[in-house]
This record gives sequence, structure tokens and C-alpha cells, in this order.
Amino acid sequence: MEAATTATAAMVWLRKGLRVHDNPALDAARRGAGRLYPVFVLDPRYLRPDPAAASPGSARAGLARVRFLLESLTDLDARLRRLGSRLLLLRARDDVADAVCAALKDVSIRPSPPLSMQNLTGFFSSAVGYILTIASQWNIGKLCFESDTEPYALARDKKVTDFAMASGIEVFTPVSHTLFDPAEIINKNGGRPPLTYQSFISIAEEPPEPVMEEYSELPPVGDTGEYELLPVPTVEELGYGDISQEEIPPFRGGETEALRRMKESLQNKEWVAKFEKPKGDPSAFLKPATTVLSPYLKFGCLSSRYFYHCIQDVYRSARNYTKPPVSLTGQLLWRDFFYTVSFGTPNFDQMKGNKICKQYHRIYSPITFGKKYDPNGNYIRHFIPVLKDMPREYIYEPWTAPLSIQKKAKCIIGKDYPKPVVDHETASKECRKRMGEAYASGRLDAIPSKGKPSNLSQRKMSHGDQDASNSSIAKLLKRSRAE
DNA sequence: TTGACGTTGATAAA
DNA sequence: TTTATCAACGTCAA
Repeated sequence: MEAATTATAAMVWLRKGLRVHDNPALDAARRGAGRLYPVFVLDPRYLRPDPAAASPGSARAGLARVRFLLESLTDLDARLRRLGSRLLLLRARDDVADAVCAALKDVSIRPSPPLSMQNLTGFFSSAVGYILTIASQWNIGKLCFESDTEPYALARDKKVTDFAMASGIEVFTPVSHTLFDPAEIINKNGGRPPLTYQSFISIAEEPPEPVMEEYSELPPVGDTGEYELLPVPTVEELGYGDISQEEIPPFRGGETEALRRMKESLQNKEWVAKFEKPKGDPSAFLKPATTVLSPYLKFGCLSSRYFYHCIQDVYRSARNYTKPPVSLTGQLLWRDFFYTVSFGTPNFDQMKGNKICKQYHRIYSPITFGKKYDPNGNYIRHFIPVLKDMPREYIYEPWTAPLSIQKKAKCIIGKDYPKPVVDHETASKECRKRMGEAYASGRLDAIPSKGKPSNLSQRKMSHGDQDASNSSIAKLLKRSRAE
């Protein structure tokens, strides 16, 4: 007992990866640790209600996602408690990295002004005070957290890593959110992310096996000092007011639910073996044509490697099974593909400054697309009840129905349901025309004028840029010759 | 160097 | 109802 209080203390900082199974960061943190502090920092940027948001939610997440996260935290806490541990929730007043640093070591680096002087209200306003008083008592010797490739996370984690290393704390950041290490894939591809699925597949080999050690117990948390034992807040406590009208999605967060859903899907071995994504019905909502496991993978309630491993198990017992890209494993590989491309592409989430962004001539028709997958319009009938009795042949264009039909369906267009805002045919043609013009003018700017190459802009380009640019120009010239 | 291909979808033509 | 065409470009095989 004496040893437990003096032995090395480790912190596992949880962000995504909200699970006990296949959690290399948790596994590394508990090894040799006398005390283990499993910490999650409530991030105001992610959780604080944003009054300016178009629908209820924070600046970064909608209410459904906020709720899913809170449910996942509740479940994780319960699962840790069964192993003699528990989840320690910290509130960041503003910056998550500051909160983690403060918990790692007695922090005098960022004295916060008295709360009364700050224009802060609500759940997150009282945060840092607690952390400052507990900090020095934890004596963390080792910090483990799962690597995260998103830009916001990279900046946040660098700050924490730099601080921890400078403080003599051992830092371990395994890759376990994706099947593969995106940085390693990019390395193997010569420093650039593979930009087609096929090239990604040819580089990727077999993903690592999941770490599936069954724990009977985890090291105790030990003395939490002055730390206020904070339960997982409710959305109401976070400051989300009148949400009684909000429909709560049927998908509950958490590792327990994730594993249950996965088992349920994988039980039907024939369905698993025959799964082909393009053959699924995207309009199916009562009985989805997919596993609906992606939100669980996103928060790491389910390990993608464990899921992959379990699918392979089913394949082994099947005579025949589908292959990537359409198969279930193919879907996991798509996820890895996009994580890799986004990690290796600056400004991936924007058109501006995004070198691989293709120019968008695709206009989806709200009429044609629906008719193809859901000719009876069941989706519309469910979510827009006023249209539920509209005959099948008019369900996608109810304004074309004769008045007698509209009356019979108890839905007069212009009264019970609005008239079309635009005429799709003319609007899409106009859009297509103007996008074409904008695209053409943009491209022409990039072509050096005859006999007078604009080497000014070319000088700034790397070899790769020149190749890409020249080949585009060649194609454009070829096209204009053909015309 | 060239041509074919890719989780594609919309639309016009046949 | 089926088929051809378009629009983009990285990648790979020929």
C-alpha cells in the first residue's frame, strides 16, 4: 500500500479513443504504474453552446454529437470503474493544452486573472482554479495519449508534448485511431499522400493486430488531492437550454453500445460476406443498409483495428466474400485513405490553398437522385408528413400534381407545402454555365501568354508543381485544338 | 508518352 | 428504357 502511493504515476489523456479495448495508450500508461490518472478534458471550444450557431450546438459540433460524446464518457467511466479505476474530468476554462499541462505539473507558468475579472459565465468559467490546486500532488512521470492527425489536435498536442518533455515527463503517443499510421503511408509514398484509393491499397499492407488484453484491474487512481470529482455533465448543465423539441437520435454513444452494435452486425455472416456498399440503399433509415458504426469509430468507442480483425474472422468462415473497395473492410480502408490524404494535404478542408481540390461540375438533382434509390419516396413520407399521401408519381414533384390530386392528398402546394424556390432545370443550367465560365477564366490565367512565359509565377513552383501545371496546360491545349 | 480507369451522377440522345 | 457524353486528374500499364 505504501508502495502504491510512492510508485510512478502515469496519466492517460483521453480525447478520441474512448474505449478500454485495443487502447495502446491506456495499456502503456498502466504498465508499471502505481497510480493511473485517466483524464478527459472538457473542451469549451467543442462543448460550449454557440448562440450564433444555425442549429443547437457549439461552434464545432452539433448537439447530437455533443450528446454522443457525453454518453461515451459516461460509458467509459463505468467501464473504468469496473476495473477499479475511474475517469477524471477536467474543465478547461479556455485552452485544453493549458489544462493538461496544469494537471501534469505544478503550473506557475500561466497565472490566470481572478475569475471575477473575467467576462465568463456558465459551466466552464470556474475551471482552472481546481487544477492549479491539485497539480503538484499527482507527480506524473509518464504521459500517454493517442496520436491525432487533425490540425487542431496537432497544435494542441505539440504544446502539451513540449511542456511534458521539458518537465522531464516521459511521453508516449501511439497511433491507434486508424488502421495504419498516416505518416508512415506518406513516407512509403515518397513524402506525398497517395491520391487514389488503389494506390493507397497498394502501399498499405496488413494493419497491426489490436491489443486485446483483458484487464482484471487497472492501477488505482490514488489520491486526487484537491481535485473536484466531477460527474459527466448533462447537455442542460453545459448550458443547452430549450432542447425539448430536439429529436434525440437513436444511436447512443459509448464503447458498450459500439461493441453490441458490432456483434449484432457481424452475427449475420452472410450479410457481412456479401456486403457491397454501392448496392446499399442510402435512403433506408428505419433499417439502415450499413452498420452505423462510423460515429463509434470517430470517437474511438470502437477500435477500427478490432473491427477489421473481427470482419476478417467472419471472412475466414465464409466460402466467398466481397473485397475492397466495396466490402466492409473496404469501408475501413476508405476511412484510413481519407485520414491519410487529409493529414498530408495543407488546407484539406478548404478550396483555397488546397492543391488537390478538384473543380466541383456536378449538380445533384433532388428529384432524380431520390427517384433512383427510393422510388416510392418513403424517406420523404416519413420526414415530411404533410406529403405522406401524395401519389408515388408526384412525390418528388408535388407541384406538378393536378389540383384534384393535391386535394385528395390533403396537401395543396403553395398552402400546405411551399412552391418550388427555383426551377431545377433552368437553375442547374445557369449554374453549370457560370461555373464553366469561372473555371475557364481561372485556368486561362494560369497559362503563360504566348512567347512571353510568366516565369514569375513559375519560379515559385516546385518540380512537382511544374509537372502538374504543365500537364494541365497540355490537356487544355489539346482540348482547344480538338474543338 | 499515351490511354484507360476510377464507390459517379446528370442529362440528352437513341 | 438503355446508352453516350461530359467534367477532373492521379496513377498505372502498355
